[in-house]
Amino acid sequence: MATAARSTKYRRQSDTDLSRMEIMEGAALCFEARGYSATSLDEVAARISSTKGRIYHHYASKAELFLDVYRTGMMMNFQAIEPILERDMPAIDRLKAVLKAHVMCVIRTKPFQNVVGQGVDMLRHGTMPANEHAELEQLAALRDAYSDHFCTVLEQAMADGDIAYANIKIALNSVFMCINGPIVWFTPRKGQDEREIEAVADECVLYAIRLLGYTGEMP
Amino acid sequence: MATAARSTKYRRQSDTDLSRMEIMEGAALCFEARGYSATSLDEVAARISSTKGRIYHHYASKAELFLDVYRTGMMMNFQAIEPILERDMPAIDRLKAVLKAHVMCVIRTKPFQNVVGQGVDMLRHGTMPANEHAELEQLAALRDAYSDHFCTVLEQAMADGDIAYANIKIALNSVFMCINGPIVWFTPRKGQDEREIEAVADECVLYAIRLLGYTGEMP
DNA sequence: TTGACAACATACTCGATAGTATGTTCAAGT
DNA sequence: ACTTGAACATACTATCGAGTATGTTGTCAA
Repeated sequence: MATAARSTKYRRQSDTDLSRMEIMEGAALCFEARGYSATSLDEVAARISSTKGRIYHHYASKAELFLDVYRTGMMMNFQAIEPILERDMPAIDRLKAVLKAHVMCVIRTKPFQNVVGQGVDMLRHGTMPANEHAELEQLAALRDAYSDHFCTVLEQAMADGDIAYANIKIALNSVFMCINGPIVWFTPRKGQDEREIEAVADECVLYAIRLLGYTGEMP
Repeated sequence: MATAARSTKYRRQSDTDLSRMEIMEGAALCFEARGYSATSLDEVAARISSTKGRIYHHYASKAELFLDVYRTGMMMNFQAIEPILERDMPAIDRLKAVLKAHVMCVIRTKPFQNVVGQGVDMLRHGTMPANEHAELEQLAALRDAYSDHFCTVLEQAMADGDIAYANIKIALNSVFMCINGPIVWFTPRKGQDEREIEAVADECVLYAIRLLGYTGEMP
């Protein structure tokens, strides 16, 4: 075998992760289209040309699958912005870069982000489909940590006098509504290349920082 | 009777409407909390201390109830903004007034607006729970007409040079995300009077028109 | 070669819920 | 007084889907 160097255990682990990822992608598409409770696991299975047995081999319940999609979506977001947060630059530039990275990420991973949105809603209304409190709190913490990243940058840029807002909670919520907008209204066109997607993202970022009172030019 | 002047038929009609409205309010609260497909009609009935029989006496199906809530929510929006659209004033002022009226309306009728949001999502994904195409197209037309109102004002204000946007579709979507934000993140506090709510709405409007490149002062 | 186990597929159970069929009450008209 | 029908409540059915139990296949290790 060409992959003789890798031990059996690791190859198996990799196979498992690949299978789970394929399941999650199918689930994300279904959840996005019909919502969590309206999607049956048979639909999810059919979408990946498989059966329910495969899903229950990897997940204990529908809720666990949902939570895994949620967590994966959040991780995608963290990976997109965290490298930027450590860069040494003026807060306003970091803000622009982080917003851009976020928008690009949500557009690229739209189905997952849609599930994240549903998950946040469920946390908000306390209607999460699961009993494990540990899981729920972990996910709530994830969301808060992500939000805090933006909060910090906002406050720095405010201190620098580059932006101005009245109530940071309302401002932050409005920014998130704005940059998460593509999750709801963006529809990928056929043959739409990276440039066009970047143009959409740039416009979203422009509106988001304008919203914060930024009047400077954009690169 | 004090209402002796009204004929029986009209009084009955009024009673019917009142009953349907009470059902819709319960349904809106349930749909908001758990989503359309996760809410059972027994829950809705329990919320208004009633039974499923009453709901099915007024509605042929769960989908019809949902659609009635959707339509009622849209009507509330129209009634909030249409008087303002006819006022004779600079487009930018009309824009401000319309945005403010919209935000106030969605805050006051939050559960209904949440259902409207779910309905729009369903229209978008083509997963509406109903067979009657006439109903669906009517609701889609309602949504488009409402959107067009804002579109017109935006273009006028743009022509006046008071605002500036690149792509009107993206700009309009961003504005809507912003002013519909309270539907998602606003949580009414105990003893929160009208003044405080207006303050929240004003801030949302401020961010929405800033987003459009407006740099003037707010009243 | 032969267990053994992972990775599924197939075939079932069972509870929840949309929808229906029927019973009850009460107000209005005659 | 009696009929009628609207406005419900109660009791039932039928379906759908989450979860389970079991069967099948291929792979690796000994």
